[in-house]
Amino acid sequence: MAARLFAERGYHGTSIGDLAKALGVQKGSLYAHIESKQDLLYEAMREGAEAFHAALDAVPDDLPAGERIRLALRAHLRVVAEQLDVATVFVREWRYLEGDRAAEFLGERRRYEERFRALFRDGRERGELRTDLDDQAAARLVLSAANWAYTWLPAGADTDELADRFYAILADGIRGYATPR
Amino acid sequence: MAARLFAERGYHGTSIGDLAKALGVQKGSLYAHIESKQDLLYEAMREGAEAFHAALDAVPDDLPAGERIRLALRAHLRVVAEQLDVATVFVREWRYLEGDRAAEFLGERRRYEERFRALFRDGRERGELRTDLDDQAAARLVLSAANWAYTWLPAGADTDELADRFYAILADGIRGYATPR
DNA sequence: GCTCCTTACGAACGATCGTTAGGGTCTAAG
DNA sequence: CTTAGACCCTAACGATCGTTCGTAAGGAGC
Repeated sequence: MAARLFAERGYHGTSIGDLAKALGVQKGSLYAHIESKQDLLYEAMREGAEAFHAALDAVPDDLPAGERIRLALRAHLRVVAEQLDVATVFVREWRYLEGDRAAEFLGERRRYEERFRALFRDGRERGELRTDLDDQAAARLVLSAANWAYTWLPAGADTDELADRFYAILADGIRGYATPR
Repeated sequence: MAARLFAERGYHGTSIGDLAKALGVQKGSLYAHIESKQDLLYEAMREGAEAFHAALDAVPDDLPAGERIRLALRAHLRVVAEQLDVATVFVREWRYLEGDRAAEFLGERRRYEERFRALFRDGRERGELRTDLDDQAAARLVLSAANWAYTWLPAGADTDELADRFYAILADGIRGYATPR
């Protein structure tokens, strides 16, 4: 609930009064449920982290590397589209977390990126991907594209199809003379 | 000057008092130079737009499509690294522009994205890139990666090398059996 | 029936917000 | 010397911020 407003107007752009009004309640009443505004931001971040990790968990690990990457991309984009609010907080508003919670977020993000990178590394090591692949750069390329999607994703877009389009480009490159599928 | 603080703490997270202190001045004194806080955000956005467009202007148009894309990626990443403040405002803080200025930004971004997309479309139409290339998706993939870079770019990173790494992945794909270079 | 806990209210708190006003100091042109 | 304008000061403005307070209604468990 709070995540929606944070995503819309930003953390500092959303007042406790705004949140209370959205809930149909006086602003003082909110403090029966939270200790501070920061708590709401923290909860939204945690929700986002959980959603992204859960989506990645659902990718089977007995598939070829390419397929796993395609499915991971689908999973990530689906979270962005279906849980846009918490996803937005996770990718953009986390910066306003204070104290240990900011560090906790960074750890969470690092862990997620590492899981993503492993998809590429494993694929390379098993010989399913190019042997000279820069897996760090590849993971960042994909994750960046997926993270940025929320800025232009139209509501109700088919994210699976979009993920497949990205993957098609990524798999064979933009140059001609495509390798056989 | 203001862009730095906006990039660091966000627009709403930066007070006029903060800006004044950074300039070694009382906050009331700022209003001899600006009409409102919004003006500072607007100026930073305009600076960012100009920097990105100027960087793209410097890409020669008598090169093969692949080279132009590689250079455009270099140019974009260089702006992000060397003018991180205005670049950050352009990609993230623009949302707090009010009234016509928000619309003006959207037009500016659209124009920039269109210029980027044209690189891919032209390359495809001239037969220098895959004939089945989805130029819209490709442009978004590249621009997203470039835009997101500011979140993890280490200070003093070699952005040209990074751009080339991205391009290498993009050109030939991640799969094995690379096309001959 | 009594007590406890949750939830909510309305009012108020001190702090900080963006902005304005009035007055002062300096510099450069007339 | 005078004047105009640029620049900065201090002080204050009304508004809004996040948070706290005392109180009260309602339900659950004894």
